[in-house]
This record gives sequence, C-alpha cells and structure tokens, in this order.
Amino acid sequence: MIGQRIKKLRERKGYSITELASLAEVSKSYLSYIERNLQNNPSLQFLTKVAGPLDTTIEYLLGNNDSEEKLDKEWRILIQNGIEEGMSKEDFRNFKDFVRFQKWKRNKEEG
Amino acid sequence: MIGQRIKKLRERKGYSITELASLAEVSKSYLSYIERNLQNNPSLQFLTKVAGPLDTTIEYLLGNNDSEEKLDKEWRILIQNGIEEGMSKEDFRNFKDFVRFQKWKRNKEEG
DNA sequence: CCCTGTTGTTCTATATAATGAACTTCAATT
DNA sequence: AATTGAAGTTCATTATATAGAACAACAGGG
Repeated sequence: MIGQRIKKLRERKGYSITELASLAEVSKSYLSYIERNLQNNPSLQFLTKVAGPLDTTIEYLLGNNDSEEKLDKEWRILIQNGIEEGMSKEDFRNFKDFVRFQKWKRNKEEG
Repeated sequence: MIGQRIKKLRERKGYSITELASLAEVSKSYLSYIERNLQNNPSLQFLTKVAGPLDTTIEYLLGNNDSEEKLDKEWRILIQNGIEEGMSKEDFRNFKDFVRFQKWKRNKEEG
C-alpha cells in the first residue's frame, strides 16, 4: 500500500511527519492518515508534493513497477506461443475488449 | 496535461466519454471536466479506474514516458489488464487457437 | 416531421480529501 | 518537579473532487 512506502522513505531520510509535511507543504494530519491507510485515495497534487522532498517519483510511490514479475510462467508460455503463431496486439486487444464487454453486459443484466 | 492524454487514448479506442465512463465506472461529467482540464487534480482511485479500459497505466497517464522496451511492456500491460478483468487461461487458449485457424484458412484460400 | 437515443456539456448536490487547531505523550532541559 | 517543545494522533471545519440529473445539439429511423 502507498502509505507504507511513504512512511518507509520518510523514515529513511530521517524526517518526522511534521517535518515532511512542512517541506511538502501538506498538512501533517492528512499525512498521518495516509501513512496509516486511514485514508488511501490521495490526489495527484498531494502525491507530487510529497514525492519531492522524498526524492522519489509518483511512479515509485504507486509501486506498480514490477508488472513483469506478476505474470506467471504458464501465462508467459501461452502468450509466447500466441505471438509466434502470429497473434497481433490488435487481435488480443479486440478479444480482451470482447471479454470485458461480455462481463459488463452480464453485470448490467443482473442489476 | 493529463486530460489530453486520456482523451487521446479514449478516441484511439473509439470510445465516447459516456462509454468510457461506464466501463471505468466513473461519472461522465467528471470525466468530461478532466479531459478539458477544468479540473486537474484527480485521485488515485479515479486514475486506476480510467487506466483499465484504456489499457494503460497511471504512469503513462502522468506522462512520464521513458518508454524503453516498450513493445514487451505493452504486451505485459495488455495481458495484465486482461487477467484482472477476468480473462481465464482457457479463454485465451481458445482465442489463440481461433487466430491460428484464421491464419491457416487464409493461407489455404490464397493457394 | 416526430421520436428515440446518442453525443458532450453544465447545473446542483453530496461525499470526502485536506486542513488547522486542540490534544496527548514523551524526552530533554532547567 | 515543572516546563518546554517536538512527536504523532484525533477532532471539527472547509474546500473540492466526484456524482447524478437535466440540458441542448445532433443523428438516424419510422
């Protein structure tokens, strides 16, 4: 979660919540909430403000930079084979959209 | 600015504001504001919701484009999104077989 | 021409992000 | 022991992000 990452970076740099809040020009109360995940939907502006003094980027704070490891082995083999057999990204996109459409339609019909 | 990027991706995929809003489960009014930069401080939740149907990531929406190894990355994002949207390996296998069949058929017709 | 359903927009209302002050501990002075 | 200040938390309030409804402009069909 994003709160832990902020807290970790903050402590690594030796800042207190109060200090970081002051440097980033956000309120320490809100920063406290975020670190403890009592609130977990910060805005872009908040994140950029905080990322600065922590010498990091929003991307890192989001922590989504390891997508390559998320795909399991079986999936990789499947995709690899698909590509070798001539499947294009466009093909796949269309199929994916179709799956989503089916799902969306189902949900809609169920209310 | 983030609004333009969302709009561009949306139009590339042929979605209307209404459609994308529905797929992403956000309000079309707010989406409209964002695209026109009448509001420009969306939350994390909003961005993740919108990134999904656009087959992209928050990082891209933010415009920090260090797109090395973009091809593989793009594939990974596609698959990742597909999985999160409930596509099963079985689904994918069927689709892959179908693509192969199409290709085979085309070759056959051309002699 | 009139529907019916889209498009995207602008209202108004509500939920909640974000703030600042008050508060509690605790450590370090004196 | 009394005091000072900094720590992080919680309260009460304000600002604003987001939603939902109503709107106008337009497209195609009957």
